[in-house]
Amino acid sequence: MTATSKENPRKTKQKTARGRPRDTSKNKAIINAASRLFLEKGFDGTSMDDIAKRAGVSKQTVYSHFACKEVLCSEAISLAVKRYSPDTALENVEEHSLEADLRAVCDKFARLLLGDDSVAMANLLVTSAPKGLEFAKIYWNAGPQAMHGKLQEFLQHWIDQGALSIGNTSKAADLLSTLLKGKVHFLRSIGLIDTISEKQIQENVEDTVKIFLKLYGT
Amino acid sequence: MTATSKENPRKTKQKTARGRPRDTSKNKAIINAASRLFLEKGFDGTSMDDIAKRAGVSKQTVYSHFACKEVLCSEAISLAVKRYSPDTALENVEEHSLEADLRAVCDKFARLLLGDDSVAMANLLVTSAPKGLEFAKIYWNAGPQAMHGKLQEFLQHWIDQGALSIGNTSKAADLLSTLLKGKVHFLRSIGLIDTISEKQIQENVEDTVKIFLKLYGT
DNA sequence: GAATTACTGGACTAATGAGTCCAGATAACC
DNA sequence: GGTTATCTGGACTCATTAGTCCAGTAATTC
Repeated sequence: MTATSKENPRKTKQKTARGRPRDTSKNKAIINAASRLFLEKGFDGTSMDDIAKRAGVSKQTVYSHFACKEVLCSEAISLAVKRYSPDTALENVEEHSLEADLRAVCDKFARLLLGDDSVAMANLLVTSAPKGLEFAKIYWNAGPQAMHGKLQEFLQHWIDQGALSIGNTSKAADLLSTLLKGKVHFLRSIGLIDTISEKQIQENVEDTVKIFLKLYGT
Repeated sequence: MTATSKENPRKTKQKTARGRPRDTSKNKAIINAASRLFLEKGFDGTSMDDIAKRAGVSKQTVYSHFACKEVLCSEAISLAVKRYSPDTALENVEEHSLEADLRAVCDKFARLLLGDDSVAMANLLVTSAPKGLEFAKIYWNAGPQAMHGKLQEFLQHWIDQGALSIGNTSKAADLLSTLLKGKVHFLRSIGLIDTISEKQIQENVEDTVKIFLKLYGT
């Protein structure tokens, strides 16, 4: 059973709603609790009772808002991804120089990629890979894919300025992500380190910028 | 409870073994079955009954050889890592030229890093990160750490030859691993692609060699 | 007030899975 | 043969958990 095969119950609202209306604040509380718990403990490690309790709501209410665990997880992932959308990533880049701007962008994305929630999300997806291809798609499109687009935009700008010489911008953007994640992302994933330090992030950014400019700078 | 806190039962053998001796072939069968199942279905997804059945052995026998699931998994991981130890990775590198040899080494390691079992192992470790810090250590030391050493050796050779100019060989070796894994390793991990094609591997190798030589070649 | 729908809390079902127990068989040692 | 320890297969306990059911109560429309 895939996450999409079961819809949110009573999704289609009648024109004139009869009876007591759904409490939207409870709906939010449930998704929020689910989002935190799934990221914290993974899909299997989180029980519906836990979620109900954390949301301060009865279990029946959870099932009244969400058909099953998979659907709830799916929505929780959507929420978490939205919280981390890189919409603002390129906004206050102030176009000083290629190197300064590249560093600013890398810094922003490194913090996104290496943040606790980001790693937790990756782990959640790995854990649920068998049962949740849908989960991964939601994440990939709203997260890394969106970020990839922003990076390409950024690179194109400096290519047009003649400061970068790149054959394949898509690949170059991928390279940036790969370099920023580096080795620490994986180490954190498997629990060999339990926090990615500020220093480590800065080091990754510096290395990435240096490598990237050496490869593609004009 | 950590994996090391419970020892293999009856580990210490008396000088004169009394009674029926343990069947070592069954022991191997159990570890083998466990190794395949844990990699295939993860820690939680694999039941002790499954393992017993696949090993063609009774459940009691499993518990007679291994104290608990964690211990068995730990041994299964050790075995799997041994199967993939990169001992032979540098053997038939024939010292033609830096580029040819680097390509050969990268090819070998790429196949190691991106192979089905390697990705499955990474996923297993991610899944069991909370309960099994020990698992990750076993893996890291015998796998990536060993590989890292080999890579450094290799690089040092060509530094000595004057063909490479590298400030920090450890970091350079890390970079090689990171580049070889690239984006596909993660994509495969979260189930967005279900096999890493031959073509994809070769592309990763080519890109890595090109980038690496541009960065460090003299 | 009547009908309708939502929320609660707790009991309930059904499945799964780790680990134990036991009776009988088997293989080694003395 | 007697002793000791392993192996088998199946029954068993115990805990967890997804999902359901229900009786009572709260909110909203008509």
